[in-house]
Amino acid sequence: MTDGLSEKQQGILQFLEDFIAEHDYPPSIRDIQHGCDISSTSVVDYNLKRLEERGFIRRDREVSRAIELLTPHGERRRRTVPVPLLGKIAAGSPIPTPPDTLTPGAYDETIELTEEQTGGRTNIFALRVEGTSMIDALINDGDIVVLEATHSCDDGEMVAVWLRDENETTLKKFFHEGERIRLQPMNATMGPIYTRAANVEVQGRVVTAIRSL
Amino acid sequence: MTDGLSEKQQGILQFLEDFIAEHDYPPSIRDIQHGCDISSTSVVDYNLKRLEERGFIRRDREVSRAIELLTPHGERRRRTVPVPLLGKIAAGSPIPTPPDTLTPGAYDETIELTEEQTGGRTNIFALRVEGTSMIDALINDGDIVVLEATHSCDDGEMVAVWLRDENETTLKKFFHEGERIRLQPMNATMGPIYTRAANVEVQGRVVTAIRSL
DNA sequence: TTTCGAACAGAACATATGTGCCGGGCAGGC
DNA sequence: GCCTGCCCGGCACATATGTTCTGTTCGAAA
Repeated sequence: MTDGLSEKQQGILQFLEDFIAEHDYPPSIRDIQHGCDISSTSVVDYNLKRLEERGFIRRDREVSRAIELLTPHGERRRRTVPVPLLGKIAAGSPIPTPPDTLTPGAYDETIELTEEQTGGRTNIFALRVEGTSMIDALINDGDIVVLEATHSCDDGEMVAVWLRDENETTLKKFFHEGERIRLQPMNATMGPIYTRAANVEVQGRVVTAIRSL
Repeated sequence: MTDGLSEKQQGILQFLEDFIAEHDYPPSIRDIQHGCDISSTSVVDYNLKRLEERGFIRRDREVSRAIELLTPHGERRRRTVPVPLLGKIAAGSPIPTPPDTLTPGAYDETIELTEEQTGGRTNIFALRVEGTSMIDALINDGDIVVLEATHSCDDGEMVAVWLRDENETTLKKFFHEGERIRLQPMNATMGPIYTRAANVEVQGRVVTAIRSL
């Protein structure tokens, strides 16, 4: 458990973690000093240098509070990006959701996702799935699907489409079939929807699914 | 799009976002000044006060670089927690994974998850699923499952169990049946495994599943 | 026109904060 | 003992950095 770190260094590391979790900005040398009951700033500086040598943190010299916590593998920790949760989407019996006007404040809930999960995309939103119409695509009632906002898609992609006439949004697999569009629920017990191309507007393509048990 | 914010204020907000993403610590007033081509620190201060009034940021007075970015709803943004990715788990034909020695450095990969996804739990690890033996539980080949390290579980829970005799770990639903344990794959085409209680050691309970498309 | 407040410029000021220097205790090797 | 390197205490110092004060500009309202 020691990792070759002194007790004091482990304490500092823990303090960094806690301080950043609480304040969202790094502590100053003197914050660490008092937080870890260390008697001198030079001792803190000394140990920070050791931690930096071993790749636990990264520091920018001459800059206040310029301490970055690194992961156990020396990579930078990532912040999260707020993703608007635009509402529920019940593919079984579709309910309306707002179109892709992604202006801040147009929604009333956000979830936090890592950049790993958004793939670095910025035009991202999330929906909570109601119902089991996508069950064969391994998406269940209560799951959260993350979508990339787009107006076009290829056949077979799982997309959120807005049906103009019905004024509702639904989650389906998308297929061009001549003049028509086939919207295929991923549930063997449910039949596809056929409609005019002019009636469907693609709102987003599913990129990630998350389920909490 | 204006949100009642001046162009300069939006610029500052964007700069904060970018600076923090790059450095992992907040900028100083003068960093903002130069980054946004603003002529005076007092102008930055003035606009930061406006942003704070409107709930876009939070500041600690008298402390350098003490600027927190808030979500569009005024909540604090969360950092991520590094979760060790202990390896692949192929429930179809189980492969060994290391036991629950969660000492840093005992694994060689981590993923970043939000506290929403870990539920605030700290004894957390992740596995990448290989194979389709959990397909009926909506967990597919390539999915990542997040587990809470535990040695006990209730009937019906989805757990990672280590089979001592076979020296392998597998992902199954867990059932006590008298003297024996039944480990049920979540795939209708696969039969359950029966074994002595002494042969199974529960390593973790699945709490979240994540799939990237 | 005058008034007034929002937004901005520029500079001085106070303090927050990282760094360097000097010295001391302490264990290990010769 | 004596030296050497590691770790720590204490403190001064330079500067990084937030705050504040005094004006200025500009546009809308009276």
